[in-house]
Amino acid sequence: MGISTEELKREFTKFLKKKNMRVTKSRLNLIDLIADYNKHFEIEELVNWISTKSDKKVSRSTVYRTLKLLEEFGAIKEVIKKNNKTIYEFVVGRSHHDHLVCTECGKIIEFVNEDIESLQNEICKRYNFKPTHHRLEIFGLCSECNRSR
Amino acid sequence: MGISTEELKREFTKFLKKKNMRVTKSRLNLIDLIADYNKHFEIEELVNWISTKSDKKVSRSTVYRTLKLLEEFGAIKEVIKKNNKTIYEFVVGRSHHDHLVCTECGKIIEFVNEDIESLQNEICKRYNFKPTHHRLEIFGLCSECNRSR
DNA sequence: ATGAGTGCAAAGTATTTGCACGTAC
DNA sequence: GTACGTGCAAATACTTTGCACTCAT
Repeated sequence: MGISTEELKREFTKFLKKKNMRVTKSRLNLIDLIADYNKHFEIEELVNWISTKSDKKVSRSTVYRTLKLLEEFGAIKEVIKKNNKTIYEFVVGRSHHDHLVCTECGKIIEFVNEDIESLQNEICKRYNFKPTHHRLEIFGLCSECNRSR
Repeated sequence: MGISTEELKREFTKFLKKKNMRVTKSRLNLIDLIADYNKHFEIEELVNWISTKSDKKVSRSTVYRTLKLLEEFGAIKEVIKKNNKTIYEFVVGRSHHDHLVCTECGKIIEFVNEDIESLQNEICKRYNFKPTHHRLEIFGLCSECNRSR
């Protein structure tokens, strides 16, 4: 299923070269760091975690700048917007899915539904709209939080 | 279809009383202001627009505070998150719909699709998840912007 | 060697909050 | 009269940017 981090770095290197951008340590390190981190992450959380690591430090500005590149490259995706925070997800080698977000405990549940995907495509065709990406967030209470109410 | 602004204010008054909150001029004025404004709005945009009006002024802080109440009440909804900005929509009396968002010109196209809604409900049942609201944003190029590429 | 990338601190945005004053009840 | 709500300005949170230095090419 998923490709290895090393393969991913090689692909990202190609991507950077194609754009005439430099293949720097920070850029490649960030891939390792994100791969080591949780699947879903908030930027500040990631920045703080990185600052505790002794090797592979990447500064806040470079994290912000490189995340944009990684999003364009397709390795990560903005999946949830909650309380003015962005939650990204490492998406490489994973098929598209959407999210249930518990507003009580913050739990994120992923789900795949091909029917929703194809309905979206139909709608885009109807409006002659050329989709680049989408985000479906269903907010509510997960089973545990609902039970303890 | 839609209910009148006056009816809405009466309902909001009930809502406030039920919460033991005061029915103030600012709170009711904001309803008039939002009803007069575009269906979709960004907060800062609304605040600036309000500041140009001679009657019915509402301060930035009160706008922010009251929008939360109106969202809880169900008159408005956060429908789009783009570039760290929140786009709200006046939803009273309108049936649920989702959005196509042009990343080039900012145009917002609304669409209704019952099938997507019911698929979402199925998914929630499967995960024993109790949904409160959801947001489906499809980003891409509208027909005009796509043509001029 | 040279210009793109980095890290830092400062500046920008969007949003929240503390507090003195006003107002609904 | 007594909180609660408002408006202001200050604070906070997230993100971007200017600039001097570093490093990939």
